[in-house]
Formats: sequence, C-alpha cells, structure tokens
Amino acid sequence: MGRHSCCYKQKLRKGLWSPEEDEKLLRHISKYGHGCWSSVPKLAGLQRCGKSCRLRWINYLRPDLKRGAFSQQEENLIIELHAVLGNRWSQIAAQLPGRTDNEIKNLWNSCIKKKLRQRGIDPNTHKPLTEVHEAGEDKAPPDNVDHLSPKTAVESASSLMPVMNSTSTSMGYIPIAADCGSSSNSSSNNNNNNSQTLIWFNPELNSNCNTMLSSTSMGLKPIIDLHLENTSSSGSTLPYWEAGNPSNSSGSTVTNTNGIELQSNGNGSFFDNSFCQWADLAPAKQVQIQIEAEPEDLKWSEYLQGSFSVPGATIHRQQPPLYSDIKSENHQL
DNA sequence: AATCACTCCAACCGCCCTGTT
DNA sequence: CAACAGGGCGGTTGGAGTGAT
Repeated sequence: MGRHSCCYKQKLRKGLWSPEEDEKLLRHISKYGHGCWSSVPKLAGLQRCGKSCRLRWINYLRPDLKRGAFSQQEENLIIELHAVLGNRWSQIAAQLPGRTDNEIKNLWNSCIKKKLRQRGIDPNTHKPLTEVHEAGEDKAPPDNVDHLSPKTAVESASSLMPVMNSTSTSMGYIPIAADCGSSSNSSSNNNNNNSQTLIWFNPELNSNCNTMLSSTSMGLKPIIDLHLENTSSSGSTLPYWEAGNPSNSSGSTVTNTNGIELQSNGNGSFFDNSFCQWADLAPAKQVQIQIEAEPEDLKWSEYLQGSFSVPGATIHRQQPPLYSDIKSENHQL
C-alpha cells in the first residue's frame, strides 16, 4: 500500500508545528470539532495533511492531556500492562488518563526498557534475564510479539501465575485472558467452535502483577468483578483458591458480583447455567470459564458503549473501566 | 568555544482495518 | 467482490537539547 492519499498533495508543511499552526488547529477544533480529519486542514487554513492534524491534536493539543513527567505509579502500571498487552500502546494508554500512546511508547523505549534491564528483567518477556538466557532466548523476541493472540492467551496468562502466588484475602476476580475458540485455526478448545475460555485471577495476589486486561483477536476484553466465595465454610468467606481446591470443593458454590452462581460438581469444576457453561477451578489460582458466545457479542467497542452481553448475562458499565477503578474496587472488597 | 555523543520525544511512515461505493 | 478513503496503530526517524571532553 502506498502513501496515504493526502500526503501526495503538494505544498504541505512537514516537521514541527509552529505556535500559529497550533492555534489555528486548536481554534478550529474547539469551534467545530474535528469531523472528517482530511477536511480539517483546509477548513482550519493549514498546509498540513489530515493525518498530521489528527496526530498533533491527539498527542499535543487535546485539552485533557496530562503534562509533565510520569509518576512512579504510572511507570509501574505501564510495565504491568505491557506484560499482558505487549506493545499495544493505544490500549495501554487507554488505562492512563491524559497520556497518549506515543508518549507511553517513547517512555518505554527510552526509559523503562533500560530500567528493567538494570533490574535484571527482560523487557520483552518480563522474565528475569537469567531465565531468558537459560531458555536459550539470547536473542530477545521482537517487541511486537503478540502476547495475547488467541492461541497463546491462556499460555500468556498462565505465565503470569507464578508471580501471583502471594497470600491475599481479596475477593475481586477479573478475567485476564481469553482463548478464542472461534478462531478459524484454533484447535485447542474442546471442540466448541463458538466459545471462549477466560482466565480469571485476583489482582491482589501480587501488587506488582495486578494486570487484569486481556486482549484477543476481538479486542480488549472487558473487566468484570467476580466475587467468589465458599459458602460451605460455616458462613465465612474464603478466597476462591481455598474454595476451589478440588479436594475440598464439594458442595461449595462460587458467586460473582453479578449474582451468577457456579455450583461445584465436587471434582473441582463449577457449573453455571446462566453465565457460563462450566468453570474449572484448576489447582492453581486459576479458573477457566468457557462462554458460549459469538465473538461479536463481546466486542470491546460495544462494551465501551455501556454494555455487552453473553447468553444469560448482561454486564453494564457506565464507561470504560480504568485500572485505578478496578484497583479501588478490589480494595473495597 | 567547539565538537562530539547521547537522550528524548514530536512527527512521520507504512501498514492494517473498516466502512462505503 | 474490488477499489477506494478515512482513521488508527506501531515502528522508526530526525532534530533539539544536554552533558562530556
């Protein structure tokens, strides 16, 4: 594919934006909105292509941008999100209000990568450098490795599990990854062609690894609180991994915050007839929940608009969840 | 003061996806 | 179905700024 058509036009300015250009663009968008970007330069009286205007607006002129250096919390969050999302800068940026994907990408390449290496962590895999070398991965995988492609979603999530093994009493559970069984070439999903396997985990298990977003071929997955409890334990609420121990889970139920109950079959598996078909409480701190749904039912765009649905369950949310929201929600539990 | 090396980041480039015709 | 346009994204680049020599 060649250049974008607007770039063929002659006499278009390139390079840094002058204050006058900024003012023209700002004034135009403030007054009329951007509408069709390709028409913005003409209407605003700028000798730029629409893409250039869009970029300038998004990365610099937007009024909701946060200026200044990144805080330590923001850096930590970027690292955590990168571990799950990889180089999906726009999705990472969506979790950091006021920050742009470009900004985050630059920070990652110029600063965070270096810091991680100094700490002995491979920035591509987020594993200790020694481990990476031992595994014969001297040559670091490319940054654009698809951390959560449908085939590797469960694998990716599982790879995070070892760092989530500290004790916690939090009840907040959220899905972090999905294996999209509807993928045309996926053969790993129990012969169910229109299903997904979600992996849930508790963000409080490890403060440094409380990433809870998952991304599949369908886009970023929504975040859901899954409140799990063991009602078989004399009324007391136990963390799910205690309830989910296959050896003692007989008779227990698991309920999420949406009131969806998963009934144990006594073999470590939980069955839900409204939201999920089955939920398998694996021995680790992991539960796989298979959902019968067309991929379209779970599009992130729909979720952004306020709701999405799967058979038997509709989950509403006013606006896209922010990482900080989830953190505080879980702290409240 | 001049030069060089290095860092950082704004902006560009090329590609992909989606919607429209 | 193909062609095209628009928008979005990730990778890369070039230049400004800064510190060292």
